[in-house]
Amino acid sequence: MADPAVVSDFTNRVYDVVRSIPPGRVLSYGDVAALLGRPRAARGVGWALAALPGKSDVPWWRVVNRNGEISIGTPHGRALQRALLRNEGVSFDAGSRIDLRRFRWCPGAGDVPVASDPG
DNA sequence: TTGTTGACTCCCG
DNA sequence: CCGGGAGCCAACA
Repeated sequence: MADPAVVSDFTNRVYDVVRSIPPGRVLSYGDVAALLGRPRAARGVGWALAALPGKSDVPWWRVVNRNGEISIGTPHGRALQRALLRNEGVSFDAGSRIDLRRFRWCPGAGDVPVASDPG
């Protein structure tokens, strides 16, 4: 990961929040930004994750866009994130989308495995 | 400081 | 569902 001594507090905070995301759970860039107090800094969140070197303590793959889709630019990243999520039990829709209604992480509930009754 | 880019999100047609 | 425009934020040249 980018050394916390060279990145700004914002970027560092992004890593901190993402690290707090439990396995089998996902969050949107906007959600992470909102948890940081910057509901408009979704781009900043994406930037911070994009700045990750690959070998990091930050589960960047647990972050997707507001549609539960993988927004990574490189095909390798998309396949990687998809594989990592599947490895944690996260499933994808026919359109490579995730049911945020089921896998969206709720800070506080944390322990809740899955939200049944999608409605 | 200005201009540009990107793993974002909202709005309009 | 797709295409175009606008707002927001962080980092770099």
